[in-house]
Amino acid sequence: MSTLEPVTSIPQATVARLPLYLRALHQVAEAGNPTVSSAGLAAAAGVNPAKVRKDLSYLGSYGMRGIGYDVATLTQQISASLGLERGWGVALVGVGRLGQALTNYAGFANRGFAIKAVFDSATDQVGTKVGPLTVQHVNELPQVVAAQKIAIGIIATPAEAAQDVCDQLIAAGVTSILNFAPCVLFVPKGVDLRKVDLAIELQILSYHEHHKTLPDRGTRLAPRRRRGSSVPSRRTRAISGALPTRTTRTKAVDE
Amino acid sequence: MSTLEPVTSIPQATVARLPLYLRALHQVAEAGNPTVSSAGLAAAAGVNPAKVRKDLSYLGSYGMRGIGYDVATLTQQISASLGLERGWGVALVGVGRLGQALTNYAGFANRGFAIKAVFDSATDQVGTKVGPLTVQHVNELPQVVAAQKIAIGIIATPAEAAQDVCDQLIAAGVTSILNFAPCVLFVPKGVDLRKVDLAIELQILSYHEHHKTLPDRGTRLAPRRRRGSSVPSRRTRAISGALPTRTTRTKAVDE
DNA sequence: GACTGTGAAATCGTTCACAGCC
DNA sequence: GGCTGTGAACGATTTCACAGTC
Repeated sequence: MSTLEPVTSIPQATVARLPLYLRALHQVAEAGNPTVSSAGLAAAAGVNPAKVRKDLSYLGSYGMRGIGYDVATLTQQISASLGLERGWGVALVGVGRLGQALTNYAGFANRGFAIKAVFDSATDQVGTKVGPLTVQHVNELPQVVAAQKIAIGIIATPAEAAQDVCDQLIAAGVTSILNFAPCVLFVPKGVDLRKVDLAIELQILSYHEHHKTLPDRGTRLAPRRRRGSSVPSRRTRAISGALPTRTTRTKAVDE
Repeated sequence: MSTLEPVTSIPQATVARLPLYLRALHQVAEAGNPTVSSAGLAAAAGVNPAKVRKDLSYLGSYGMRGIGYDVATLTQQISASLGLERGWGVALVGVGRLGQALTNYAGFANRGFAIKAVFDSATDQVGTKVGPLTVQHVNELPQVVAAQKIAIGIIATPAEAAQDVCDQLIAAGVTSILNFAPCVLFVPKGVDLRKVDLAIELQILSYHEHHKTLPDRGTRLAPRRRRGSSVPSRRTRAISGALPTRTTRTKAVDE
């Protein structure tokens, strides 16, 4: 494993961007470049170069002044930091349409996540196949999670069932959960929870769209002043402000 | 320094939480309560009460001291702020498994989003049905978007196709885009872009999971110190913290 | 007494700007 | 000259704490 890493705790915001850099690095690697500058990575990841440098410096990074970063080294450093090289087993509960789509999502597998088992509580679902996996009843969770050493669970059930399923996952030994059900879940300390709410994203878009066509009244968009620095492009950022991102995607053109 | 800006706008972080409150309010309403306190809402939304109050104060909201917020009024205030009551038409491109799941996702419809048309470029998909909708060829985008006054697009294609589709959506007149493809997209000014990357969320969990099993070292995550008020507890919220955020892009570079 | 609204403080995150290395 | 690493400035967000209202 990675030996002497300066584990001075990486800021959350940076952690959330590491997967982005990883994706960008794959792109760069495919283009055949052995090294990449912070500006190059920034362009590929859609962030600003200073941020890239600061983020990478938290990893105790290996950039070379005058040159940039070695693509292979950096890729492996970030992977190590994220804990991706050890390959995680994942259990998914709820094989509705979303659950099925997630089970077959290629982006998981090629980042080191293997969906090892899928569950549902509907007896008419149990026994059917989703991809190569046979749907099992949620009651089987404890055995399967233990047997396969699964640490991560994905909840893709309706909101009503989610807390129950969540509790069962935790009881079975899962310690990280990704929730797609549109509800708040409570978990004990030591369990990590993240959520993706599809409708929330649309509502945020709605806000901006609404205020785009409403130039005045009530809450208005403040005109933004962009500083000089970069941005020679013809396409530029949307809306305004800075750019971090909390919930999002991965993967690039690799494979 | 900035000039004199009419900063009456709601902070991004707050906008991102409004949908959460909306969801919480529906829960509260269902429980039959006519009013709710900031603490009650906070518990239902999984955030802290002070944040709720601050957020709601940006709406110029009408809470009642000693009482709390009127559920119906607040619901309608937030909906109005988000622009939800006007009902948005949405076009979705890419009817793979994810696209199909999204098309049928109930959470959209009951927040005022109607998927009006679905598109794909695969000719063997065109003409098939997804729910009540017939898949159309992407070439039809301009006509359909114009005819149905669609302002929001969802991209659920593979990464390779996403920028192209994005450009076509914009050319057709769409001004807000939600991207599920695992890649960075560039959009012109005035177009709002948000993204959801399923695998990125898993990688963030991986980071925490990884560092959970490697505790040691003095420099650990500071155990968060809660002062007073908080959620019921025993179960506390996990990592969580903030939510999704902005989306942006700069620079156009490689293709 | 219960609860909101909000300045002010604390914290977190981003960007600048420049010294130092290749 | 090109580029990283990072202190320091800045900006945004969260939280505190309390005055004010019902």
